[in-house]
Amino acid sequence: MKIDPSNPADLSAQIAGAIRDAIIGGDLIVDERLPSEAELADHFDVSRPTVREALKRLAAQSLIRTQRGASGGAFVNRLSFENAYAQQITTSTLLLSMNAVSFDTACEARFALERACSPLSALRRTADHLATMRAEIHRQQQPGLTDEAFCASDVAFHRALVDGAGNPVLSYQLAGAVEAMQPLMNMITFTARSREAIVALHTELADAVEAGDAQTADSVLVRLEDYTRTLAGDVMAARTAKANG
Amino acid sequence: MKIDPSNPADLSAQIAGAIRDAIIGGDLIVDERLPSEAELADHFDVSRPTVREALKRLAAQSLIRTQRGASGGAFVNRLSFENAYAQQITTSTLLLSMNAVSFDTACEARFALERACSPLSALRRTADHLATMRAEIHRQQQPGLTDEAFCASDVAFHRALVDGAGNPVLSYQLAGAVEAMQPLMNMITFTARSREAIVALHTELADAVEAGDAQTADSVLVRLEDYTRTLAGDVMAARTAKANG
DNA sequence: GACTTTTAAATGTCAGACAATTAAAATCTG
DNA sequence: CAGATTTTAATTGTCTGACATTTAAAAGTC
Repeated sequence: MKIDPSNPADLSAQIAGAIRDAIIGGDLIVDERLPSEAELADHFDVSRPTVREALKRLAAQSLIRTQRGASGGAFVNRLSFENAYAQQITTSTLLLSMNAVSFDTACEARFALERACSPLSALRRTADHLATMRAEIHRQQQPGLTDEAFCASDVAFHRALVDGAGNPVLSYQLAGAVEAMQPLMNMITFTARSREAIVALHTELADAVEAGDAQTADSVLVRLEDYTRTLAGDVMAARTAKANG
Repeated sequence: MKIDPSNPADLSAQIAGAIRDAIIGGDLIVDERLPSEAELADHFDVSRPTVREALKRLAAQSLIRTQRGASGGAFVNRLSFENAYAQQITTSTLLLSMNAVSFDTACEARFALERACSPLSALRRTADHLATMRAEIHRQQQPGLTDEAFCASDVAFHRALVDGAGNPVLSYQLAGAVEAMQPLMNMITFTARSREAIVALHTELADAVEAGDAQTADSVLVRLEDYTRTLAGDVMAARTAKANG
């Protein structure tokens, strides 16, 4: 674990990189304790604040955790799926909000990924997943629901569908795509009529998944994607008309 | 932008969280300059080292960048797809290496996601994507190639297939899944015979994509997944036999 | 032997200082 | 006055030393 002392720029970044490489490379294993800040400072020949900045960088990526007190220190973190979800969602959300990704592009990606899960979900979903889907459909039919709440329920519904595939790696990948879409979806105003149409498609989808009918589930997702894009298109057209008129 | 002074634990984490929320919430826009470290220290009523630790946390997530000198400071970063790729790959790799994800689970996820891309790639791939795929197939046929180099070429081939879909959001999501598989794939020893089989499937896949034949491409991916899992299964069986014998 | 107290190690935070960098302002020069 | 040069000031990067806080282990006590 070494740094380049000739490059005096960004010492803390170099140190963080060195430790990160050691973790990824397996030289530091899960739950292993790193040397104390003072020892690291000595090893890298820098001051303790510099070491601390490096450690905070790693902590921000959930690579390490710290404990105070005697026999405390920095420990290599087991990156849990839960942590990874959170990071993935943050990154995906920022990526979409900062890069002028078109609604169509994001929508296409989301449904393409979801269609990758649905056949597996039709095979493996548990009663729990199905119950969640039904419960969310029920919620979506409540009259007083705000657009935001409707969207949130939509996310929960699709999340249950994805989790039904029983593959944590898929769930992890999809969490970002589905959740990151929510801010974009929130721009859409859902009329009573469009909510009805979406609920009908959701019901059809849940029925197909319950029956283990992967092909029907897939076709419903295609229709849902089409409908979502139509809705978004209408919103954009209305805005343009407003701006010009 | 406020923190809870009554909670004396993890001041730098609280400050980082407050700034992060401001960025995600749109209160700080891309390329906007944050207050100087001294001003932030004053605002949050903490010392400059504490502020610096908070800023390094944000820098680790590529949320900000810093510039030295007059009119320097910390600026909100535009999260580029390139940055996001890198983070996604790091996270996915660690997730797989630290969580005892079975080869089958990872493999299933990878091919499910890839199959989500291939129909789009068959429609939209450019000549460049196709050329990359052909070039990698050619490389995979070279006799002296190490297993690692063969795997790397495999990743490049599939990366070109995914990029061919022309959807940066999909590429971003898939980069993690495909690249994170590489350490697992590197456990497999490729015989001349198995390489031949894989190259044949890759060729078939490239042909299908060139012809715009999404259905064939999909069926090839299914066969490739089956074959990959068979190869991995053989490796596992051989190891078990060795351990018991 | 069980409980309490002390101790030491470690992280968390602070204050003040200096170095390095950089853009802008001030100055010089033709 | 225009352009080049020097100075200046602002800002991040780093260091030193100190103290506060937390916590587990060691020492002491009944």
